[in-house]
Amino acid sequence: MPARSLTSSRSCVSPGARVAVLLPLPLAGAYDYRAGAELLAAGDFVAVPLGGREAIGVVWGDAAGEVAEDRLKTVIRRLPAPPLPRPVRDLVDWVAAYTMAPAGAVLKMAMSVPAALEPARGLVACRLADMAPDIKETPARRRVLDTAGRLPPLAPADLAREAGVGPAVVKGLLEAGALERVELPRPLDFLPPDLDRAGPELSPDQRAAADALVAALDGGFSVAVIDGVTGSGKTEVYFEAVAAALAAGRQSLVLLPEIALSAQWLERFSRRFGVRPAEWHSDLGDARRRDTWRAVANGEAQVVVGARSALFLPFPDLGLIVVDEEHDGAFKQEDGVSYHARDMAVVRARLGGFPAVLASATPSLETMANIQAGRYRRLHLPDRHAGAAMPEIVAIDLRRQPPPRGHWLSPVLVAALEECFAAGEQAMLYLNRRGYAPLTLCRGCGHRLQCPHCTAWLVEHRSAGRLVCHHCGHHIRLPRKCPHCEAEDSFTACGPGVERVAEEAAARFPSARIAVMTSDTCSGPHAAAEFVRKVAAHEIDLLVGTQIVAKGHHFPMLTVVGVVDADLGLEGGDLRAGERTHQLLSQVSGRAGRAERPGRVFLQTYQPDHPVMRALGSGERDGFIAREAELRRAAGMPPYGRLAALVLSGPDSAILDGFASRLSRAAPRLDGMEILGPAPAPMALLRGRHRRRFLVKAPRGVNLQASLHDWLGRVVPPGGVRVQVDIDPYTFW
DNA sequence: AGCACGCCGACT
DNA sequence: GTCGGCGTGCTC
Repeated sequence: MPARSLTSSRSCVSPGARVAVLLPLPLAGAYDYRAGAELLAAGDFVAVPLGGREAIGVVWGDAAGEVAEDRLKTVIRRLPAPPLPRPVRDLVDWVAAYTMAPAGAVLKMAMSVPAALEPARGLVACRLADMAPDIKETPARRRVLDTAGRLPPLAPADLAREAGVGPAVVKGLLEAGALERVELPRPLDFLPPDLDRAGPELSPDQRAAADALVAALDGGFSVAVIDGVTGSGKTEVYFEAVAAALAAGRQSLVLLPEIALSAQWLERFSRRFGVRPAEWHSDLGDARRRDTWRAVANGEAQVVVGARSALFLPFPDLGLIVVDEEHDGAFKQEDGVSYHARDMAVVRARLGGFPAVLASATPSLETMANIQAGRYRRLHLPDRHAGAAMPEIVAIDLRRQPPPRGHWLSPVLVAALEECFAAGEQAMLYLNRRGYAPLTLCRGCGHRLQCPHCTAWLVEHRSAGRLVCHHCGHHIRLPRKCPHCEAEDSFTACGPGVERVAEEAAARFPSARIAVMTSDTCSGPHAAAEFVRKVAAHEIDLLVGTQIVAKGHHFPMLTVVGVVDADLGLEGGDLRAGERTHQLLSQVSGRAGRAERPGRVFLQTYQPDHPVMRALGSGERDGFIAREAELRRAAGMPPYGRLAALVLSGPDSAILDGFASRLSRAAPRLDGMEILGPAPAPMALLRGRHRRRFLVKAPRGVNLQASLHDWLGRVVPPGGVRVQVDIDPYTFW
């Protein structure tokens, strides 16, 4: 192991001197304070006065000294928590500079659990008091005192249970002073992984990749990409790197796109290491979140698996980051600070001086470009593990084999499902549309039910008995009368959602056990795990679902996958539509036939000759990626050029447009920089706010952030107008 | 993010 | 005449 860059040499700030304190608020920068009586060092958590109240921040370093001495307030106290490690502070600064967000807004992500900064409280237990007072003896009290004398200190409820009495007896003895409370240290919540367990047998390809990752742990910062088809055993390969990092005494972080859906991943981890890893995602309860944050900060949690926000956890000694499914769009945060967790994971690794590992069956164009440029090392796993065959992928030309009117499943797909069920196997239908029907219109006048706050149709959710806006949550009951022509009961559902496909399947296969899996029916890790269990136990024959079913579950009896509308993701034709559709459909296809049973995948499409469908059908992924890359290169688009989106929003469209044109006139004229807009953003109205968008395109050499900063600094937005900057935008609404 | 200050409608 | 709505602005 090379010498670690320890955080020990923190420069100290003497009492009375100025310190810069960064607060987890969207302020322009750190504020200056006067150090109190305690010695402070960069990274320390401190309480400081702010306005009339007290705020918690982090000592960021030497004070800039611009604020007049008489305005300085004094640090109230240093909190008894481990300091925020240097690489995390560096990451906060780096992300702030890159995303053009205030550093405090980024720090907020690293301080998401303020309660964790207070000292951990031990468990309360009771034991016999040293000086027993005279109390009234009862048989129940006698039993409790005997038990307390015989056993080590127990929690009040446990003591009552052991003694066979009610909790009130123990409570009474505590109040009487016959028992006293003691604080016991908390038992370790996060057990160390068992490194003595033998890993699984690896194929020669897997072994070579694992060895390369393990060797990289000794070499400081590097990025490796595990490029392997679904089922090639990428997880087992990077588990070897996790094991090696642990053996070297360092922490590991694995990022997954949607941790809540990763019950099977957790199982694999437990099988390999004998314990559960620490988990970090939005569904954690407050207490668990606090304990996990602390366990990461004090090093007790050695492996964390988490969603993108885990990137900002206070690891004191991180030695490895893995980003699994690195191509997944869920890594891009769009609201608030807009960052891409995959890219920031690489930055975190560089700042910490350790390797990053990206894994995918369909690496992003960004990652492929980095491989080609020699920045990332590719580790290839070309074969499915244990000899399982790749599924056969068939495009169903809906122009030639259309479903009957008012139906959505082509006869070809219906026949395949029939065969599948007859053989006692399972199937999955994928459609990335929640609800029953995406559009409801009046047969009389053609009026379409639209959200009053957004540029979006209301989606019928028949199971919930209402129409819902998927952008703002606005919902209504289906109106009896058309609000436009006043015709009664004239509304008709247009197009399919998963509920409607499930209805059709139920009518066609009455004995099949069908389940619908979407974010509506499956919220949180427990519901997801339950779905997975039911499918694995073959309590379900047909799973109908949205994107949620595309994620890395594998079911040995699942042999047919039907993609109801393979063209859906190509609509709109944004920059990444082709790439994204290819990734998603590859991932869905990978659900079919993972054991010894060969799988079949059916893509229902009106464009069987589209490059995406051709690439999926032939399995020629690299050719497809090369072609997409060429298009991007020719257009100067990412990853070969830089892109930023500027979204202006406000409640008044006239004021907004006025500001947009002033901004447009102030636009910088730089070599090679191109500014498109202002145009109505694709969601021209969202949650009651009008939206206009600029797209800024620049060659890779241009300092995009500096130009944007300069530009935005020249025009002051009027009241109510907000400007959001999105560097490297992924979605375009 | 809070919390203050500040300017226009319905109440004692 | 006062209570209070939340719009704008500041916090070292």
